[in-house]
Amino acid sequence: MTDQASSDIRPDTAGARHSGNRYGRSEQARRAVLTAVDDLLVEVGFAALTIEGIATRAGVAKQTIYRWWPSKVDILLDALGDDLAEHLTPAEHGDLEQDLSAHLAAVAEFLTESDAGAMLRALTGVALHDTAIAERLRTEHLARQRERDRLPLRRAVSRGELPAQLDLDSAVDQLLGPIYYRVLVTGQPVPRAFTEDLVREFLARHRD
Amino acid sequence: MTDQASSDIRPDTAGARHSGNRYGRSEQARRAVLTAVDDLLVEVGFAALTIEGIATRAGVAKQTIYRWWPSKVDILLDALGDDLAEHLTPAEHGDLEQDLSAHLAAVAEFLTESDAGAMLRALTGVALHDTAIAERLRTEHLARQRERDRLPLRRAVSRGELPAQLDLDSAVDQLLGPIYYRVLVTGQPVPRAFTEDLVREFLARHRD
DNA sequence: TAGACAAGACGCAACGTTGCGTCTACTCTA
DNA sequence: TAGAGTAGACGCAACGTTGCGTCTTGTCTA
Repeated sequence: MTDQASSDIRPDTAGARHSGNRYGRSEQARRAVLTAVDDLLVEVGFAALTIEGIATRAGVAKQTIYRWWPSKVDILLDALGDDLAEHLTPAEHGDLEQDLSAHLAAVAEFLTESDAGAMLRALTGVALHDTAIAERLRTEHLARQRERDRLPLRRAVSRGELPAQLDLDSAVDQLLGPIYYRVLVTGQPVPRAFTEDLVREFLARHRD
Repeated sequence: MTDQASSDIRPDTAGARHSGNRYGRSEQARRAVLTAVDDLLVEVGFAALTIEGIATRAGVAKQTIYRWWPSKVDILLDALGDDLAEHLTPAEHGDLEQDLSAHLAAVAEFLTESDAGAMLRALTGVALHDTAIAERLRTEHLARQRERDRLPLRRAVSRGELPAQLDLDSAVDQLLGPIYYRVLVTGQPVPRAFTEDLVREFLARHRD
């Protein structure tokens, strides 16, 4: 068993470890696989994504993939990585309207434009076919994202900009639900005007 | 059941509606397949759903399936049939609040409880992996459903209960988006209180 | 301290399994 | 008799596993 796997932290760049290390897996191979998945998902789509294709693209043996990832979905979950936190951590402007406007626009753009958004959409699709995957997606990624989504509201409450008894859960659903709905179900675009509208109406009804 | 006369005409038990074939296909086999898909999807889930399994369960030869359905997804699209129209056609109470309350609750229950809802969730998952399927799902089912979703609002506008310049599209997204979001993404339950809340807040901000 | 050794990651290649979609052979029925 | 039905073999593709040989690197010992 690899003893450096005690946490998710992997040694990178620091040491010049290109390939096999007695106790560690090859960071190079790992990066190659995750990059390949990322690229291929956008290029060929999830339906045409195969482990063999990933291996070929990554220049890695299929067995190397199976050594470290139990399944294709695990690669995707891994590849999603910290992208959610990176793209979707709400900034703080000290003003609810600005915070929400920026965050909702970021969510919309992330979902519709970014590679990581494509990854999340694909994983959501898998989750709809497999409750175990759904559970993993939620615990490994979405739960923390939901906390981030709450953040601007929580801050506004503590600033007194929103009533203390506001149901943050419902509020998040009302703000983000329509965006996800468009992206995942209707396939309509999510222009800035749409998210602005959501923010404006939300504020009109909740702001003191 | 399905007797919508698209390009997909089949002989009904009584009538002699033939499109190209002199002799009609077996309605019994067709029903058996659609029922089998419906049952199996709930029993084993989409991930474990196979054509061979469907054929066995239906007591039908695999070839019979391939003769009439190009792919597994086509069976699902077919099996969804008119379930949307049947479950999700908004009733008319002459009062917007009642109409919306009933409709949103119906949508929530359909999505989370019914077999047809499981079918729609599964198809949504497939759609997230294949844009061609997404397009078909939308044109063959969702477009008409969206019209139905608009209906209560349209009626309220003509009654003068809502302003004429209301953007029906956004309104539908705001009302249904949070429900779909919960069902498809977060997996949270969608209790009556949740939908009532959506209706109440929607009315508070739009009613004259 | 050099060289042998051990541990294990890696690539290559072949394998058995599964499900798909096609095909043949035959039966049934209007 | 044509067309729809059943039964099931077939080839294909991808999956996931396995054996084998190579390479790298830490450790042990002469």
